[in-house]
Amino acid sequence: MPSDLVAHGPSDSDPKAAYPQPSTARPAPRARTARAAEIIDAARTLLEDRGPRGLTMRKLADTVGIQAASLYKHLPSRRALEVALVEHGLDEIGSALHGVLAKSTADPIGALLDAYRSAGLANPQLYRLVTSGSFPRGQILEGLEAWAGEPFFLAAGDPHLAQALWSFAHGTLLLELDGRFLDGSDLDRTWQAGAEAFKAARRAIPRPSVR
Amino acid sequence: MPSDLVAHGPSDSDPKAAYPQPSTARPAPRARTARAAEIIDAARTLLEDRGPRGLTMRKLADTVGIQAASLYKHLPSRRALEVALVEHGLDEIGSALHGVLAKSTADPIGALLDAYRSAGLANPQLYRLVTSGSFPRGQILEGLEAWAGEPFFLAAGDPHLAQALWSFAHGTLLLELDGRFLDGSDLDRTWQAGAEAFKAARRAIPRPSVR
DNA sequence: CACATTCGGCTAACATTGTTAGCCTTCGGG
DNA sequence: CCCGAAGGCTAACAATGTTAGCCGAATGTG
Repeated sequence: MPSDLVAHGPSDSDPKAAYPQPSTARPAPRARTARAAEIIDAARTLLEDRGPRGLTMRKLADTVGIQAASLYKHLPSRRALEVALVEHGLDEIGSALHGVLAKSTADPIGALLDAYRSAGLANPQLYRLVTSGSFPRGQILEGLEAWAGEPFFLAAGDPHLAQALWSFAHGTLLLELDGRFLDGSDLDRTWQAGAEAFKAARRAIPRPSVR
Repeated sequence: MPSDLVAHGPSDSDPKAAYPQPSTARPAPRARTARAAEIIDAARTLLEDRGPRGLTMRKLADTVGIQAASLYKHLPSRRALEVALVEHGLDEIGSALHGVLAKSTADPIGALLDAYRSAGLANPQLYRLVTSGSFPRGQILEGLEAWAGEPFFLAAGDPHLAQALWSFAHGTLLLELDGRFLDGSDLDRTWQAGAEAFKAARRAIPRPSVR
């Protein structure tokens, strides 16, 4: 979840500014030729099935029935391919998070964490790609990160708590995906322990006057 | 922070078991020839200075004044080199965490988070190497992970909260290292927001009777 | 002392990676 | 009808990890 996944208010310099940010708009997806879209799709399944090391230009070309060099008629570089995949991932995660917040009103933080976890577990490799390492922020569709991360702000009600909440979700998900914890039964409770902590912290925050 | 970084009690099946685990021992470092140690050292500075892509067998051989193929007289593979670096990293982080817990008694969670953050910021690439992706757990020195992660259990007082706390620290540190947040001033407050949440949760946990 | 063995260096090579250059066919629009 | 672009191909390059095989020097051991 790159950069300002956690969109926050007009900044600390103006704490009086409206809190529940006017909903960021999801930027329109990039225009692509049919062939390019097909390639990106193939790359995605290849990544998810064979892992990151299974996604090579030659193997990708193979599954598309083409020569590796010919890929460059559709995409400028492997990096660009990754950027496309990252945009896919951001779009899906953002949709999931926004969707769940739109419904559930009782326990937004719990619901948000669940949705985040599910999205990551559904596409582990893609999640890793989206959130691993520092990538060129300039290449990503303008506004996509902010839109995808907005739900954390909405659920937390405070920019700093929002970032902390996202950090917790990100860290826990990565550790779960990487199998760094012990057994499976603990994991639900680990998520829950964090959720409880953040819910309590949320309650301690002074309600933003919705003037 | 591989596997059971967060060591916890004898498991949930026996909640009555002694809580403050008998302090895990730091396993003795692996025996190495002087030359191997020198190479690993060079690899480490190379990694930290030039980044992960700057650490290649040939460049490493160059800085040591040797031919790439000759490296294999000292190390079986690049993977083994990485494992050695991971052990270094675990050792350092674990030392930092244990050290800080040994002193400060007033605010263990805050002190622990500070120490974790400092350790990571001091050696970003090494931290990423240690904690990124799933690696063969069997290769790591027996007990090293558990020892390095023990402080989280000690500070949190509950295995699930400990894992959640570690998750938060890990996620926040990664996002900070990768520059995924916005500006610098926010970061202290992000860490603090999380710290407060976990401290409150810690207080809510029933004191383990130290019988 | 002579001899064998191991240690630690070397060069050459291989397969695999991303990527570029250059050629050729096909097909739609002036 | 021709021209140019789209989109395929082969050949090649540099850099990656890694292996095979050679060789000199040190280090015991009979």
